[in-house]
Amino acid sequence: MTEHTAQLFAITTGSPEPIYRQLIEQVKRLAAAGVLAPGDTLPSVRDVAGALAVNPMTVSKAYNLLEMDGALERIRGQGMQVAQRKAGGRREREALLRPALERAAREARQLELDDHTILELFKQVLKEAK
Amino acid sequence: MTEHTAQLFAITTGSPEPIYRQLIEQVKRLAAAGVLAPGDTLPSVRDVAGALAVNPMTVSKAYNLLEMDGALERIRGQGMQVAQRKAGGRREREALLRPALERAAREARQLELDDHTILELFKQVLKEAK
Amino acid sequence: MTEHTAQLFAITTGSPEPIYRQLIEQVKRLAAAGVLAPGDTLPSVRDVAGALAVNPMTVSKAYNLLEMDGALERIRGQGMQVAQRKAGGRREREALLRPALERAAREARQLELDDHTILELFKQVLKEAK
Amino acid sequence: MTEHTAQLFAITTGSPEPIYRQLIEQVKRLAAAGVLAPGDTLPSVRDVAGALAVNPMTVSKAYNLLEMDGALERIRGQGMQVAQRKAGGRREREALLRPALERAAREARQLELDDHTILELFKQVLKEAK
DNA sequence: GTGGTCTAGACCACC
DNA sequence: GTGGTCTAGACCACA
Repeated sequence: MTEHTAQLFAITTGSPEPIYRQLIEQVKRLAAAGVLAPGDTLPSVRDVAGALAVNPMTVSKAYNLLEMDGALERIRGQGMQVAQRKAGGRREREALLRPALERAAREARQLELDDHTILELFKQVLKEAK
Repeated sequence: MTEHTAQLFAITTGSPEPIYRQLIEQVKRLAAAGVLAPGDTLPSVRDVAGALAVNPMTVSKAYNLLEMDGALERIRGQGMQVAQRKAGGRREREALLRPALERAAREARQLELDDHTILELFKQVLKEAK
Repeated sequence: MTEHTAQLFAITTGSPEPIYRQLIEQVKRLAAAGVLAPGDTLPSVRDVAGALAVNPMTVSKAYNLLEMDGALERIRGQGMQVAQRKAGGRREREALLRPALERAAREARQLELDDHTILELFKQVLKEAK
Repeated sequence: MTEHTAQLFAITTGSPEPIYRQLIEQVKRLAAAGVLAPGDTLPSVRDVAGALAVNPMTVSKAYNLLEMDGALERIRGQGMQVAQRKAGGRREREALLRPALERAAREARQLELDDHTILELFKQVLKEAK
């Protein structure tokens, strides 16, 4: 499971974005994409913490916030499961992506780049991330 | 000058991104876009602080870091100027935009959206930001 | 720890060199000399501030700049560590010393002192500083 | 005279050391070395300011402080002259050099370099500055 | 516990 | 006029 965990989550310690938040958003995206299906059990706090070499409290905080958010459900004695109710349609996935696109668009505008250039650059970046 | 300042910079106090950092990135983008040309004098720390209703030290910190970065030059007793050396070609502007695009691409991949959907969504966001 | 801190850093409040800069250069030299080894945790901002009787922000500024410089690494919630990457060989230490020597050489030239006199004087000063 | 001035003084605008202080110390060293002999007339404030592209008030401040220090004398209607009383023996020149050497020695000690290494490096630097 | 940010206000140095 | 530094003290985010 530990090995699986290491593949599932990836964090950047140097980033200004806090670790717990990186975890939260990854779980949300993976759930929306269906990689984490409703009913799936998540790796334990201890496993994730060990695999990522972070403080267990950090992982716990992420799980707690995800539970409050309704994305996860705590099953007594069995850890956390992906909530049933989450369907994750295309609409929702697009909504999750929007903020990042909006930020990019805002910055592109301030840089006074034309739409063609922006889109070409994005296509290239997308290809690299394949 | 105050009016000019208010037009030049805009901050979001509620944002998690610190004010000084918002200022830094705006100056960089404006310089790269040519709105701030090499040799231009920036509004004084006090003017910006007054116009944005923030503490002068906050603005000073931004200017200071921009100087270290090489984007600005301090002219003793005369304020800050946009550095001469910055050409700000298309290459540089694209480089400044890349991180935001890469983030969007990474998130899109985790959401398992196909390229066509992603690009259409981006085009729409770009149009809204026009 | 406080006692350790007091030994580690020493500042001169009367000096024209700002406190935060005195701290920066001391950390750099101590790291280059190996007194501060890679991975060592530095005393906390509050401890240093308390021991030197300066404002925490002053110490924080020094640590912050050292982090940007790559000399220190911030471990979230655990303070600052001496960066791993710094080897600090003789080469680097000599490079850190060079500016001071160049300044002395430049001034000596303007004073039109001959090399022998300069070197003898330097030897004497070195002995006094032993 | 302007050309002569440009050769006589040299400033570094990027340096943290204020311009007026750079000028003061250069005059002192040049006077101690005999390059500026007692009775010599210094280039006018206007000439120096023009040649170095600095504010005339900055040059004026340097000259004023040098006059207060006794290094220069103001001759009505004729500008500043190097003071008569200054002899500038070897002792004095060494005293002027000492601070720079002491600083270098202090830094060298903190870098834990051995005397041989330090002296060899200094010899090399001296040769380069010839 | 850690560092980061910001404020309000003072004082200084430089030009 | 300009920016730089420092203080005292508050509040926040992270681990």
